[in-house]
Amino acid sequence: MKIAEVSEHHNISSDTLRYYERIGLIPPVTRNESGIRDYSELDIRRVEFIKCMRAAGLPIETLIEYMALVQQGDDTAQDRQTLLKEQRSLLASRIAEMQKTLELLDYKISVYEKALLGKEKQIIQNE
Amino acid sequence: MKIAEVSEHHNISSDTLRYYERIGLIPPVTRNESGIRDYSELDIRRVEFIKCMRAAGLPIETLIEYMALVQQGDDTAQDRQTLLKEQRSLLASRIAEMQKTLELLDYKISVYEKALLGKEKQIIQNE
DNA sequence: TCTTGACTTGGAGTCGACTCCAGGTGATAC
DNA sequence: GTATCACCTGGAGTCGACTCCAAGTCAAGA
Repeated sequence: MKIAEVSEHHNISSDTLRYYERIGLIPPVTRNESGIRDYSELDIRRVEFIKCMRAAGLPIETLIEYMALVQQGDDTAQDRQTLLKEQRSLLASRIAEMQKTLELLDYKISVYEKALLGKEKQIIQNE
Repeated sequence: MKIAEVSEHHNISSDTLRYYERIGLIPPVTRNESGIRDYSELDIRRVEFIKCMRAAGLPIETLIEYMALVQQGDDTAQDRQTLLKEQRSLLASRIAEMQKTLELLDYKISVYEKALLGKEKQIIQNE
């Protein structure tokens, strides 16, 4: 799969895909004879994983570290698990915080709802 | 309340507080005779609100817009509610996305758990 | 054969959100 | 009275994460 297809399919710009590769977030993608990237199934799975993690706000630096451990082989399994656990816990707190904000928004929206209804009533009475 | 207290109390740097004011995110804070900021209860509530929204990832531009509507008075209630509803829905999707990532992390962590247990078992057997 | 179009590279530019800095003022402590 | 300290301002710098660009290569179609 060429870069344009991956880009379109997974909604990540080609620039970003190349960028991820050059900063070492994704290991070098397979190339065809003329040097053009040809993403393998594995390459694509990596891209999807990164995309998912980035969408959740995990920093690129951390992901580079994780991917590097993966490349280093089985001995790093413990380290990788530790890293994921840390990130899991950070993510859980972010979600909790956002959940609170969501509730506050809901509350504010409901307050406006009441205010707007009150206003409407007033208008009707004035007619 | 002086800026340093607000900063410490609410865990926002003085620089950020001044920054929020100069970009018009927070209306000008009350000053004492010598021109030093003296945050009122209302000022502080605004700061807390902004902090909460920012932590959930609402963009500053949007918050400026919202705060401007608030300053414009009651006529903007409908617009404000609309804006909040939009942001609420965006936030809800972000949370959902992050929730999925959390689940993926949990899954990965559990996979490592099994792998690590297997490894340990092997080591014990080899002893 | 020549053009088109998708790809390549390295490097520079952009954007959002701060964060830092230099130079200045004013109240308080010694 | 002068040193200290927290504050002030405008402007510049930083950081993370892209995003854009110029210049070049190559395969395929007219």
